[in-house]
Amino acid sequence: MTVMETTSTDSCAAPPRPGRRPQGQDSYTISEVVAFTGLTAHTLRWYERIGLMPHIDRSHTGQRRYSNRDLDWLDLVGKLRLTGMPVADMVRYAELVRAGDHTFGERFDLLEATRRDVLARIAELQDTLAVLDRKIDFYSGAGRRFEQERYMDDTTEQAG
Amino acid sequence: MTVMETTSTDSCAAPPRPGRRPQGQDSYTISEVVAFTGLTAHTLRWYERIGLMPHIDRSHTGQRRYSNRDLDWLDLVGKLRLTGMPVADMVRYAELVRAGDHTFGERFDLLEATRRDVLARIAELQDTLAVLDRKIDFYSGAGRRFEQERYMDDTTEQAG
DNA sequence: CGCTTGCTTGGAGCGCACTCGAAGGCCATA
DNA sequence: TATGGCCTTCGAGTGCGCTCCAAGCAAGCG
Repeated sequence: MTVMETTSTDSCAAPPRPGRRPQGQDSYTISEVVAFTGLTAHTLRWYERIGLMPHIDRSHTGQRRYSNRDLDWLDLVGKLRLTGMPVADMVRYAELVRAGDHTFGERFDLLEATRRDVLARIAELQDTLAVLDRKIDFYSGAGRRFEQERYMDDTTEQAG
Repeated sequence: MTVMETTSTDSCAAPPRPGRRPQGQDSYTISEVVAFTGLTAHTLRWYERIGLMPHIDRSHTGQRRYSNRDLDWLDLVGKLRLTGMPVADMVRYAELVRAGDHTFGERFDLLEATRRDVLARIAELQDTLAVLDRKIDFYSGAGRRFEQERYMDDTTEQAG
């Protein structure tokens, strides 16, 4: 009945990730997750406190034991973080997932809005790139003569 | 002797911007600059305090009078801000410009490093875009059956 | 047993980039 | 003259995303 792969219960194909243990033995300490993600243990616990993570399994002594699914979720969070999405919005998404199937529509909307944001940010960056390229051209080319800058200094050309 | 256009003393061709007054009459109050840039007056004064702006011309009563060049610089700052460059780095660049021609090399290096950062960020965002697209496909397609998510909830497929 | 290591908790603190408030100056219009 | 509006400065406050601390527990080792 299930469509699951070895390490993924995702909604779509997920590439196998190195260092992961197979389903059933996927139980990682917080320090292992630190090594995987680059986040600090503090941050991981904080994510949990604010509701950005589900409640993580615990060992018999109360220590956190992360699953492959948790790591997948952290991957997604990491990606969304790079887009500049506020943590509060990610928490909102996490809440929708926890709330069950009836939030599919809302999740879809949120993802689409995020997608639009990402596209806009890419466009902004490409715009900036063009500006940088023009400046770099200037500095590498005529840079040593008739030098001037938008933000003027003591050089030349003040009067116009 | 100068290469200047009507509104620009930049190191490279700058498109004419709407609302700008021609060279010689380019004297804008802070509230006009607020309208241009979307920044607050507080932020503009703060930029000046921290050295991100040159010392702005003053009217006989001591009020700030911004020039086209200042607006150009603010445009650049706005672009760099979008790349996530820390304000301290922009201040550094501003200091280099103020310091004179002998900092050309350093400015060039800084711009190139920034350019690399921007390219890397674009790549990251495109990566994220791919993930979002996969998820959006899932939610718009098979979404209503066999639903599951990396960050599992109460739905299905738990056992594997 | 004591020591170390790694984990737990709640809560306080930090750095960044603003953001705002208080108190006052200048000046145009009524 | 006075009222309103926009300007000034300095310094304190805000929101975000961590980041760290102190105190304590549990396991492993000599």
